[in-house]
Amino acid sequence: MLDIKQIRNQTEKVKAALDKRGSYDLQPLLELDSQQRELEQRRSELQARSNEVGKSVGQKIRAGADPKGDEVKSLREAGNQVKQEIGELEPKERELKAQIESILLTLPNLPSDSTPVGKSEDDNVELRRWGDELIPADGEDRLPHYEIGEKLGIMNFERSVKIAQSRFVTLTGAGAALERSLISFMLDRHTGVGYNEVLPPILVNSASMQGSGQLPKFAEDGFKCDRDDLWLTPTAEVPLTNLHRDEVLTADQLPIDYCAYTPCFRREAGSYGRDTRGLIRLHQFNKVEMYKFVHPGSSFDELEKLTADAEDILQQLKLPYRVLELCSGDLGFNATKTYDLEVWLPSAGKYREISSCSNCIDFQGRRANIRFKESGKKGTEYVHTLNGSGLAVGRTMAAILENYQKPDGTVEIPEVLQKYMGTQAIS
RNA sequence: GGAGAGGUGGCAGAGUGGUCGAAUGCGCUCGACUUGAAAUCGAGUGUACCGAAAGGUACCGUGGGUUCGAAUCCCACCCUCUCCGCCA
Repeated sequence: MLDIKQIRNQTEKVKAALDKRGSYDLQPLLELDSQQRELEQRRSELQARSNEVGKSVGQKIRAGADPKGDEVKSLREAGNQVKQEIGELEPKERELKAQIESILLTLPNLPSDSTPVGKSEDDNVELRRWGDELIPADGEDRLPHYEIGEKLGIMNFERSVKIAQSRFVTLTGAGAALERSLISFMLDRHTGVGYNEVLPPILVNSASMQGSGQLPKFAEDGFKCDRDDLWLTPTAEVPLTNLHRDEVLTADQLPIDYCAYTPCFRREAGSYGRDTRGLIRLHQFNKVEMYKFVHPGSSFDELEKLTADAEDILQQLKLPYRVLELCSGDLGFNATKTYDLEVWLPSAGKYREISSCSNCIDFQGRRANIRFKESGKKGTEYVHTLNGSGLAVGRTMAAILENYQKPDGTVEIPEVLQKYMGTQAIS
C-alpha cells in the first residue's frame, strides 16, 4: 500500500512513478482524502464538545446538583444535540475512509528510481549470464523434461488428471526423490548462511492475503476454501509476510531472514493456452522461498544479497542462467525493484523464469502493519520486506532433466544432490 | 461437535457507569550510588490520525446498541484456554 501522505504531498512525483507502470488518475483519491480530512476535523471538534458536556454533568452531580434538575437536564439536551450532529457526520466519514482504503489497496508499488522504464517483458534488461548454454549437436536427441520424465517413469500427467485436473503432476520413484532432494538441498543451503527455516500454514486467511498484496486485486488467481475464510497459499510470501502482521519489532531484531518450503497453488487464470505441458506452469508446485524483514536503510543492499543467494543455488547445481532486471511495466504489484533469474532449458532453446527476487520496500509493511521501533526514537517506522524464490523446485527439476540428460536417455544427478539422492543417475 | 472460562499497554495483571489512556509489578531508557557490576534509589516510558503550533480526537478482541458519559451495561461475531467426544 502506498502512503496517502506521500500521495497528498508529492502528488506529481507519485503520479510520474505510477505512470511508468500504466496510467493512473490520482485526482479522485485526493478529492476523497481532502473531504475525509475536513469531516474528521469537524467530527473531532464536535466530539471534544460532547466530552466537555459529559464531563461537566459528572462534575455537577458530584458537586451536589440534582441529577434530575433543570441544570443537568439542559446539559443532557445539549449533549444529545451534539451527539446527533456527530451521528450525521460519522457514517459519511466512514464511507469516505472505506473508499480511500479500497483505492489505495489497488494501487501498485512505485518503481524504484533505478528501475528501467518499459512497457512489457520485452523491455526487461539482461544484466549477466552464468554458465554455458547447452545446445544439442545435430542429430542428438534431447527430449523436453516432460518427455524424458515420462519415459523414465518418474512423472505422470495423465494420471494426475484422473486424480485432480490438468496442470497437476504426480512424481514417483526417483522423480519424487529428486523433488525432495532439491527441497532439502535448498533449505540446507539457505539455513547454512543464516536464514531461519519456517514451515508455515499453507491455508491462509483473507487478512493475510490482503497483507501481502494478493487481495483484493488478485482474487481470481487464488484457490479459495468456500466454507471457510481460507485460501491455499499461492506463495510462501503470504504466510511469511503475515508472520509479523500487526507487530512492532525492535530495530535490533532486524534484519530477520526466513526461508520456507511450501507447496504453492495458483489458478493460472488468464494463461489457458500457455505452457500446457510439463512442469513449467502447474496449479500446484513446490517452492523454497526466502524472505527478509529489514531496516529501510539497507533494503536495496539486501536485495543484492537475496539475489546472490538464489543464484548460488543455480551455480551449485551448475545450471546456466541469466539475470534480468524487470522494467517498470513488468514489475509485480508489490515490488519496487525486481531481479528475475531465468534458467536455460535446452529443449526450448531459451531461458525460463525460475526465481524472482523483489524489494517491496514499505509496501507490504504498511499493508500488513509491520513496524519497528528504534530505541530512544519516538514513534515507529514500517519495515522493508523482500522476497525471492530460492528456487521454484519444479522448474529446477525440469532444468536438471534437460541439462543433465545424456544421449542414452539417462539423467545424471548434479553432484551436490548426489548425497541427498543416494545415486548418481536416473535411468 | 458438546459444556464451561476468558480476551486490558512490550509482558504479567488490577479495574463493573463519571478527571481511566487506564493502578501495580516486570521490562526498557536516563540519572544517582559503586573501582566496575549486581542490588538499591530517583525520573521517564503506548500507538495512530488531524493541526504550523497550542492542542484535539480515536483506540481496553471486532462490530453494533443503551447513556449527557462505557474498559465497565446489552446484542452479535471472532479468537484463545480447560474438560468431554473424535482423530494423525
